[in-house]
Amino acid sequence: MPRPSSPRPTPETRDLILETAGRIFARNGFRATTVRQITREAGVNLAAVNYHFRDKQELYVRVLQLAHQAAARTAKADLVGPPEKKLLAFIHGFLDHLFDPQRPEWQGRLIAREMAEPSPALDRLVAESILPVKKRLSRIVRDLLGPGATEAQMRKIAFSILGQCLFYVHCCEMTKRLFPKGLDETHDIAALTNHVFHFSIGGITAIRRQIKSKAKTKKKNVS
Amino acid sequence: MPRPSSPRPTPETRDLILETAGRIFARNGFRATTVRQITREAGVNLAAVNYHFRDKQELYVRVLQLAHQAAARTAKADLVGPPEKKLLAFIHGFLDHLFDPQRPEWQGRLIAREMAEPSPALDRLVAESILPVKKRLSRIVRDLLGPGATEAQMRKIAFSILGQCLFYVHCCEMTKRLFPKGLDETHDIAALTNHVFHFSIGGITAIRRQIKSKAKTKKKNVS
DNA sequence: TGCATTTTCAAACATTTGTTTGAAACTGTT
DNA sequence: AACAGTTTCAAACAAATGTTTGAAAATGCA
Repeated sequence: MPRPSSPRPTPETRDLILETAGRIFARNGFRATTVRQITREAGVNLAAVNYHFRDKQELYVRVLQLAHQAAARTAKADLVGPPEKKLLAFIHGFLDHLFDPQRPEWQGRLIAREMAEPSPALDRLVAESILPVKKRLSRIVRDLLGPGATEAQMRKIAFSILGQCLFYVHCCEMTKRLFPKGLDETHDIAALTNHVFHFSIGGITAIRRQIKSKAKTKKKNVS
Repeated sequence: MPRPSSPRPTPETRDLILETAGRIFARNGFRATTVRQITREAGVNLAAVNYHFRDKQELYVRVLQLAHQAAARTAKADLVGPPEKKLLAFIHGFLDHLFDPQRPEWQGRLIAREMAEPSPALDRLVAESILPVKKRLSRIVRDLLGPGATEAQMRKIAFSILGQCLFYVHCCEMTKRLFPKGLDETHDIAALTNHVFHFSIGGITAIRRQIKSKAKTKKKNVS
């Protein structure tokens, strides 16, 4: 029995490993990250990973779980008021969580990477963490679009909104190279929120208008 | 001198390795892909990689280059006519290239992965392949927005458009898990193009209106 | 055919990797 | 102080990986 039964004995090195591993996993991916790299950077012994966690894979799952629950925590964002306000709150909360300088910066990147290079842990991540977010957004979009919209239309709109936000996570290495100078505005969450919100509201209104006109012509054809 | 000086001697296994490696690299990433895996799946000898290419890294660069030039080839899309039409053509060409079932399916994913897990090859990829695309889109957005827009505004709009398209590449593993059933519409390029176009046009008009109203209030304040 | 060049092949090599081990150091409790 | 439980540590191990090697096979050309 290697682990103590008391609630919190001395989880010093354990947390150290989690934090360090998360940072490196997010930067280099699972396979490219070596246990020696983690332990060296954390200043702990090589065997510590296998002692506190069963193996490297288990450590990775724990790190991902940590990022999940941190993500879920910030996703409350009381949703009251008109749907426009809800959308603004959603976008702000989403971007804020992705780029929150308070929370460890690697968590957003790690989840982004997990999507590009799916591991067995992705299934749980989707079910526990992403699905509720998707549901919240779907509800908002439905309220904004009105009853005439199809499921596929709503889905595409939700994807358009998420895609705009995630771009800054997925492609940050590319944008860094595209604009070698400064480009600090990518982390100006207020400005980003404002842009994505207005762009999306504009897009939604356009599509709502499209739906209405289509319904009208259909009615006209029927009559 | 291992390599022949004649233009195209017998590049049978060489091309076989390139194709197989591209597929596996796109699926598993650079580090997670082993030379043995490539050669086994390609049905060639283990040493073939080091013979035809210097080493694994060189093979990876060649594979990336192949994906680049295939990407660049499809990016001509004569841009004439009103800017709306140009935008439609751009979006269609972009999505079409990302999901072209004709071209090897791994090329889009490979470039997407390269952004999430940047390797030394990313710098060349950005300069040679991505920058021209970004310039074309910027020009279109500028024409659509009019003179009053700032550089930052144009950039964010371009990112919004690219983000919408790239979402389906970056997050396809997630969407697959979010919607276990069918969801074949994600590869219906015509429908996708139509959606992204209308959503973006709506977003752009909204922001253009925002710019105009801001300019008006500013003028009012000045006078 | 004869010969040089190019390509393939099996085997081995040097490193790196994740993991294990057993002893030492540390901690809290009696 | 004595002891059991917990944690750290250096060393080593087994497996996997990228690469090299030298000989054999294939190929192209006179």
